[in-house]
Amino acid sequence: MRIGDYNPQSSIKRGPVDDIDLNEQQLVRRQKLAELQASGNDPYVRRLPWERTHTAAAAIAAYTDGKLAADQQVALVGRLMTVRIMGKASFAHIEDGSARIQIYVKRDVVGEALYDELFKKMIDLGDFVMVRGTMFTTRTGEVSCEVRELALISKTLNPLPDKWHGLRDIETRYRQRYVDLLANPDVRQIFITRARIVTAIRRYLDDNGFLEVETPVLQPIYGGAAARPFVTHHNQLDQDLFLRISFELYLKRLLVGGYERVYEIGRDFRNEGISFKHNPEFTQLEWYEAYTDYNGVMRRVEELLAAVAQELGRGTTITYNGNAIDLAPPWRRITMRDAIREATGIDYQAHPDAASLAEAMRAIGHHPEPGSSRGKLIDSLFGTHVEPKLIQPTFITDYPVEISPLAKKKADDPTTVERFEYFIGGLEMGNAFTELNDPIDQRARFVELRDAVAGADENVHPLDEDFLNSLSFGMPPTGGFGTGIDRLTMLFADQQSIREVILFPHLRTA
RNA sequence: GGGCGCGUAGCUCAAUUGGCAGAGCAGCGGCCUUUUAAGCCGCGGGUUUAGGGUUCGAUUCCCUACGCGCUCACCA
Repeated sequence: MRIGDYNPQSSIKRGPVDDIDLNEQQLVRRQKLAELQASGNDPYVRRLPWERTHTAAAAIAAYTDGKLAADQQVALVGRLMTVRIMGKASFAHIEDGSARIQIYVKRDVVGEALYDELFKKMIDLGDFVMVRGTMFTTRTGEVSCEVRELALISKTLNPLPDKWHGLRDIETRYRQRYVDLLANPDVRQIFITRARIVTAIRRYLDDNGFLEVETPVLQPIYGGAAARPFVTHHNQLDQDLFLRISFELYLKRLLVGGYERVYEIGRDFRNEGISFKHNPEFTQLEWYEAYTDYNGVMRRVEELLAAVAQELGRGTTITYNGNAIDLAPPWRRITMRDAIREATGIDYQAHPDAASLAEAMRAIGHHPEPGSSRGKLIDSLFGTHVEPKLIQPTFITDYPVEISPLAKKKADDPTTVERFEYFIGGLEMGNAFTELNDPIDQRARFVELRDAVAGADENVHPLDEDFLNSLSFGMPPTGGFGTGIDRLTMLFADQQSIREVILFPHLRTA
């Protein structure tokens, strides 16, 4: 059947074709595909017809820099993104991984067969093509390629989103991220930024003597954070396993083993609510450094973010959510007690029990969950009154011991631990301790936590006896740190939702 | 899980008080050899997320389901 015989209006009363409902535009493209194949042309070539000489960006640069001889041909590949057909000549843009470049196709030059039968009749927006031709500058000054030869190298069967507006529908953008990426260059840029952030982090840590390691994702006992886990099962061992919620307890074992500086970048899984800053799986960086404490970690965090900003070609000032943020060290350091006192007038040290603190909170119009522990109350006070205001980089230091079971207590205050979290743009970015390395205290803290949780009618979680055993072999004084790569990307890419910085964010099955 | 909002053509969006479901892009046919959101002429394309209800009549009002967003809760 010739394409000219095909009348899309007559045959599109939606019927299953290969079990797929096709719309008019999809049918037209399949018809073209069939005709190409019938005439002996492979719409999905195995090899390029010519050797690719340049990326689009390289061709433009080579021409602009005068590095191409007068009649020198370039061979380019790319996806056809726009077309302007003016009778016997056409302009179009093709896009490869480097850039978009205009091509100029003239019937006089490429011949009638290529121009009328292939280019005009068979090639659609979205198709991958290869062109060979010479570079020139148009009347309006755009560096372009005048095509001498042209080939279709991969056919696209679905129409592309609007060439001007791109793809906007949020649900479709996430469910079909490939369409989002091909239609929206700014989205592609976000994930380039993300990769560069990870590169900068690795470089910084590698340059500072840290060893990158990999620890188990499947863990028989989970720990290192308070989240609920995902559970899975090993068939042969007939054993339930948990997807890790943190790397902490395994990385510390490595400090016991004698590595002084280790880090891991990988996925954590937490079976909790989904929000603009929470995805069930997210990427975490944790590092542990022997012979330092949380003050040393703070200095490194300042250095690390400066290194990331530099890798991204930024100065120390970035914009997030409309706020100018100055990353230049030193960042503000303030204790949690002072930060809460500053924001609310409440000094929680003056309220040594939960009931008294809850009373003080109610006095300022805060309605805490009944039955909350003192640590939870402090956390709630902080989250409501302090956290949203922490736009400039800030270290909040010295947390209540009840909510920090893995951190070392302050020498002069057993109710408080050497811990900090850092905040930028109102987002909690990371968490660090002077690590608890006293195995007796560690066991006591675990037991306390277990009993508290058991009281809240949750499943009782066994102690990680092997971790405690490792501490009993001696862990050096250590400073440890964890930070979310996703949230760092949100910050540097100026994105307000974690889903915008995760390629395939979790959605309910449609 | 609770509350609020949204779901219209392949894409981006309209549709007045409940009264013929539209536009631009994309597609198809035609004209057009420096355009760039090309232009001009013509044509086709809809189970208005799904199911039910009210009504002479439902994209519009009501109920249910599904999905998404915001928010609250949860997340030491």
